[in-house]
Amino acid sequence: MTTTLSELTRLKPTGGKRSSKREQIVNVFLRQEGHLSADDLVDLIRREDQRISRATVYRTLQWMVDAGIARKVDFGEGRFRFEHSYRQPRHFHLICKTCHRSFEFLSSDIEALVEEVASARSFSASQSVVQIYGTCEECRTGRQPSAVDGHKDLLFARDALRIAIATERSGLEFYGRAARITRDPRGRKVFEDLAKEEKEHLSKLTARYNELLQRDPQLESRPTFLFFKGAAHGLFAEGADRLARGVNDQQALLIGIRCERGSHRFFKKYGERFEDSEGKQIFLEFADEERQHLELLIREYRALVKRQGHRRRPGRPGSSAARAAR
Amino acid sequence: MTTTLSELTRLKPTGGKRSSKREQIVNVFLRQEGHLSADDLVDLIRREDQRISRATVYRTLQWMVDAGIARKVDFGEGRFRFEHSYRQPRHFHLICKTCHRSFEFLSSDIEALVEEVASARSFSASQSVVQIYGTCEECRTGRQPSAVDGHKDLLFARDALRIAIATERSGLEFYGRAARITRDPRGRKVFEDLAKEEKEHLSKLTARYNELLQRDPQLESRPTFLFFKGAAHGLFAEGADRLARGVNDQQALLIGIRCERGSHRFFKKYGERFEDSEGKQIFLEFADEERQHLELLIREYRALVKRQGHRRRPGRPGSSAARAAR
DNA sequence: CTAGGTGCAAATAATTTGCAGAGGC
DNA sequence: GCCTCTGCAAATTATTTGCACCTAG
Repeated sequence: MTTTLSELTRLKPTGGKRSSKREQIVNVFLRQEGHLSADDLVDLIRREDQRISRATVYRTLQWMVDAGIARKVDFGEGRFRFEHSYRQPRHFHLICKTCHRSFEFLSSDIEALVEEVASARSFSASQSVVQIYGTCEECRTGRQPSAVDGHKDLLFARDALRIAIATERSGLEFYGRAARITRDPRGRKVFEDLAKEEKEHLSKLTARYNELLQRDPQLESRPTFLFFKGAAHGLFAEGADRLARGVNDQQALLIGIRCERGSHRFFKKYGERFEDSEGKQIFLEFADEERQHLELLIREYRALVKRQGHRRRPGRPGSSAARAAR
Repeated sequence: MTTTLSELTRLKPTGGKRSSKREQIVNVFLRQEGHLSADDLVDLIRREDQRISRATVYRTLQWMVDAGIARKVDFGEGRFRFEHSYRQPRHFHLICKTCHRSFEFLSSDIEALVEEVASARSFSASQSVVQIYGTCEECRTGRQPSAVDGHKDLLFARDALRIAIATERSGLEFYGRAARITRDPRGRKVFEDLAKEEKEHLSKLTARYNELLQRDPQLESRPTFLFFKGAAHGLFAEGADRLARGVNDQQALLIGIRCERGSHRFFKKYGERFEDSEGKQIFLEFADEERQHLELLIREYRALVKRQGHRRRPGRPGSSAARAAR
């Protein structure tokens, strides 16, 4: 992923020459936001330079797409529009049929389902398009929307951090409770240590979140960009809930293992998608730590089973334990 | 929803004249399957009639779209394709970039998420497009696929029935178990009756499924068309699982209530989308019966709480019970 | 000097439209 | 006879291309 503008403009698809015209077009294009048609761009360019040909704009647009600077999107209008990919994660679109504006969002849950469908039909997917056509709030109610979209990389970071914070918060609660109900002192120590680590993660994430807020004071009021239910709902929160209903040490470990595995996947997946390099680093680092937690829990689980094996059988058949610990 | 071909061809958008040319074009179009471009259709028509103009085909295509006979789809090729909507539920597409064929599927889970996103952004959605671009199995491996797509209405019915059968099967198991563990004789009777009803549903659904198989002997081997995890996973199966872990009568009722509510919704939603009128009728009838079950369980639950209220408090705070029974 | 970049005009490609004639009710 | 359908050819729209010229490395 490219992160700076200068890097981007230096890119060439198959080797190319620097030229003032191309540079001029790219600059004007990158300065805009939203989805421009080729014609929109021609108009914009013409304001600064009369002697630019439509063909050059088309050629430059194609060049930008090849170089990964721009993405060609099709809103079914019979012509293409272009959006720059500079610090913009891939996303889906809500398209207003009335005002012809489009709004962006990302849904990991939809992405996951799309992947499932593709794999069920043995289709190797390279890209997917999700477009919701309809009427936007503004066009329906007539009043101004509360907040406009900001930079997508910031929104992505904001939402990913919110999810991460919720995850860590429930992780903290989970390990706290687990430590309290664990009778075995060695096991209790493990849970206490993990709780401490989750606490550290939590404060690091919160700090980062606040940094983002400083960059864009209105950030919190902007609409949700990243939709993702998988982490916040499915992980530690549910685990903590199950702890409350009463489990033995072994079951607590199994729940922890499942949670950490999900948590690790979450940080890895989202870390890779961050366009903001600092946020990316935090996420990837956490992904690694969560993996270590996971390994620790698995070791503990195995040790526990071994110790108990002499005395009594586990409550459930071995297969489920093996599955959880693989 | 129109169900017969004659009804369809009689449709007119804003009043129009019957004309042999239009009729001819519509007939040829409806005889095809897959996604035709305007040009494909012109070629097909020209085989029967040399004196048909491209403009007329375009005009007829537009007329069919307005009349709801055809749907205009955009695969980003720079031109539109058309598919007929006769006995074809709305669906999404997998598009092979190599052979340029497209395959259809439907995912309720994706649809639900799309609705959630739209509502979170206060966008009123009228339709949505989901397209997965990539390479199909045939193009990737070189060998022929095991089975080709059949009629979409049959596939929809097949998959909806499979889900319904799975749901009823786990419902049967759930009520059977619930009856076995319920101590209160009145409650036991309720569960036994419900188990009997689920058994009846099950045999009716299985019979219908077998009827479909007779219509298309290869039906079972065709790829999944309707993807839906909500019902089979989330409902009775999980409920039965929880019963196994031990619950009291009251909790069993609550689980039953949740399951029946989901089940009712499932039959209602899918019944409405059936293009096959017999299947539709079965589903809507079941939806109604499941609603009655739901009401019965709620009445039982309330009666039980009332009876117990004098003796002891329920295990969980009232709020969750009230929520489940509302 | 030379591979690309650029402008202009012409070409393409899908689709729409103006208009005059044809045909059903 | 009126109203709509139809064919034909021309128009429109978005995009691409051929070709001669220009310019940076």
